[in-house]
Amino acid sequence: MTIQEAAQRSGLTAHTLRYYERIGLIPSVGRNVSGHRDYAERDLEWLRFLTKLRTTGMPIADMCRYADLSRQGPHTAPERKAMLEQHRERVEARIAELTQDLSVLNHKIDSYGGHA
Amino acid sequence: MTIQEAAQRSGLTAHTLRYYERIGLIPSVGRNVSGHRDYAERDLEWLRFLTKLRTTGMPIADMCRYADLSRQGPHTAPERKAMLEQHRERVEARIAELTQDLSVLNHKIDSYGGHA
DNA sequence: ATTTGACTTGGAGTGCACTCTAAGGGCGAC
DNA sequence: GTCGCCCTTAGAGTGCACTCCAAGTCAAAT
Repeated sequence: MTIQEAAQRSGLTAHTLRYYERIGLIPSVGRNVSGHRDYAERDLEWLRFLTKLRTTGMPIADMCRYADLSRQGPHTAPERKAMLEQHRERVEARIAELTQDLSVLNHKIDSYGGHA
Repeated sequence: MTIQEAAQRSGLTAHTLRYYERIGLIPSVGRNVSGHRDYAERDLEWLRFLTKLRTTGMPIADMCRYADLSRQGPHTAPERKAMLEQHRERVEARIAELTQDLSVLNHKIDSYGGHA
């Protein structure tokens, strides 16, 4: 599929897709005869996974590290798993923090009284 | 209290405190005879509230708007309350998103199998 | 045949939220 | 009294993650 289709289906922009490829986040996107990018289904899957990492706050540098490990082969699986486990902890901590802050916010809203 | 004490107790840096004051986020911090900032307890409370807004992802520009409304007096209470309610919705949405993403992350971690 | 439009690249620019620097002032300890 | 340290200001610099631009290529439509 074209970069525009991939952009639409991944929720990223074509600009961002090129940027991600340039910094090594996306391995080997194919090119068609004209030299244009031709995304495959598994590129889309990878992109969707990357997007999850991003929206949960993983820094680009860490994602690059993860992508690099993936390219190196199956023997890096333990390190990749460890990265994800560490990231999971951060996400859990973030959810806990937000949940706490939410209750503070609710108290503050309550303190404004019942009027509109 | 001095800017260093206020920094320590608020979790921000002295640099950031000066920056916040400069952009109008902190109203009227007192000065002592030497012209040094002298923070009061209520400055600390305000700072802690600001910090909650920041850590929950409110943009600085919105916080400035909120601070500006506060300075304008009690008649802006409804608008301030509305801002907080809107922000609450965003925080709730963010928690929901993170919770969903967390389960994706968990599936991915599981797919790495039980080995270390 | 030429126009249109999407694509390619490397590199420059943007927005946000700090973060630091330079130049100078004032106070307590020795 | 002078040294060292923390403070002041305006303004410049940083890091992150995009986001856009310029110059050029190519295929399809008119």
